[in-house]
Amino acid sequence: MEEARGSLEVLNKVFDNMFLKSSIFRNRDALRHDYIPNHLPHRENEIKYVGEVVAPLLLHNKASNLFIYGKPGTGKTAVIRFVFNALSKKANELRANIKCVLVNSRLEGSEYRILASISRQIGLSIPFTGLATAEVFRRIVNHIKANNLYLLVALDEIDVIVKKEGENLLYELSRINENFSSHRVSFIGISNEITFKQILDPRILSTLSEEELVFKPYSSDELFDILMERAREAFHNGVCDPSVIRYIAALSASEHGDARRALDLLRVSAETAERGGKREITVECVQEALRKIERDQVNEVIRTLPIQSKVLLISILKNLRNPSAQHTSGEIYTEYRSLVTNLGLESLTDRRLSSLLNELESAGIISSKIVNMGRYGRTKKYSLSVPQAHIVEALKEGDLLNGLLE
DNA sequence: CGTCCACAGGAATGACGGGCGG
DNA sequence: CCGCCCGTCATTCCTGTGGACG
Repeated sequence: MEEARGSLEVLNKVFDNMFLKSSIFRNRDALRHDYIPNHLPHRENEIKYVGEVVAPLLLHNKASNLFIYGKPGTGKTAVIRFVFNALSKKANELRANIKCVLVNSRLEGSEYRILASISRQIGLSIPFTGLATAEVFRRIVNHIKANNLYLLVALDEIDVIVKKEGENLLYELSRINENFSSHRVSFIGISNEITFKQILDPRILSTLSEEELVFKPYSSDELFDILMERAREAFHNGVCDPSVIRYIAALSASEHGDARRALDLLRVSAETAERGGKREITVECVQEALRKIERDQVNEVIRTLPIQSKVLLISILKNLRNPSAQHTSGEIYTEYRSLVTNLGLESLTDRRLSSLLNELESAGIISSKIVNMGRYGRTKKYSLSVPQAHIVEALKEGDLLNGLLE
């Protein structure tokens, strides 16, 4: 009882703290990546270009389809969000019947779910399973007809879904206007890979890519401007010295030029300072934040891994600790099998393990390279791409796998 | 110069949860 | 309610392959 009251007091204090003024943050949301600032530094030209492409929609005329290329964190999605916001607002004023829809193909994961997401955003609810993809497509067409809609659809990270499931969806979408007597649907395709153009059917490319726009990575100076602008909104005066922003900008530019990750780093640095009871963000906060971001990423990925993948990951760790091992697929499969029977779990096939290894690799936990040993076959060799201690720590967290790592 | 290893990875298959029309 | 169709995920089957060895 005594203890319970103590816990309650602690909890109440945590809740009360939410209402206290932070000594660091003025507006925490300004650093989230779905936050749309009213100014996007160094993307004025891109915004203007996209604006010019979509503007005819306001008169219910045909807008050219647009394809956008650029590395992660170069502002592609931010620019689209920005333009969509403004376009929707203007469309309301003008009583134009325009709907703007943004779908992340990678997050949706399949053609069906992409279509379902588009449906939902135009106010048409679709069951999450059970229907044929073609049926969802048909319902969207009917909904557009019935409500006399004009649609602007942005397909983010479209390269991912095409690689996974082929060009079927893009082909169908590129012909969707044949269902209407006038032009109703325009597209903006967004791809992280410039080379995407080369794998796409030229017929699809020519309809979907009437206009083209490439986003270059931000330089250190540009990142500085972006961070400064957001910092002004996010922090109280004097909390964040420009020299610290300069440091984050330089670090991010040399590593990836990714504005989203730079903003994350700034936010986590600020949180670090706040937790440490400091009144301003220091370079040490940034360095600690760097470590924390990596740790958290690894932790999050591993924590949510299915049990079989965790066992597989332990097999890899064990194999890597064995000094005489070659770290090949075969060795890891063998290690896995002995481990999995000990645990009383069902053993997966090598083929399945190979897929799981690929998933671990694309999650950034491990990396592999194909190795030819001639007479002795052809395999992959694996290594960790994050510190081993982070993985061990994440695996141990409240799990039944304790003790397996000797 | 052909063989053959040790796998990779594409394609087919099965199991399952779910919607639809009748 | 039934029989049918669908997408999704895990599994199985099977073909393909770069290059050291003999």
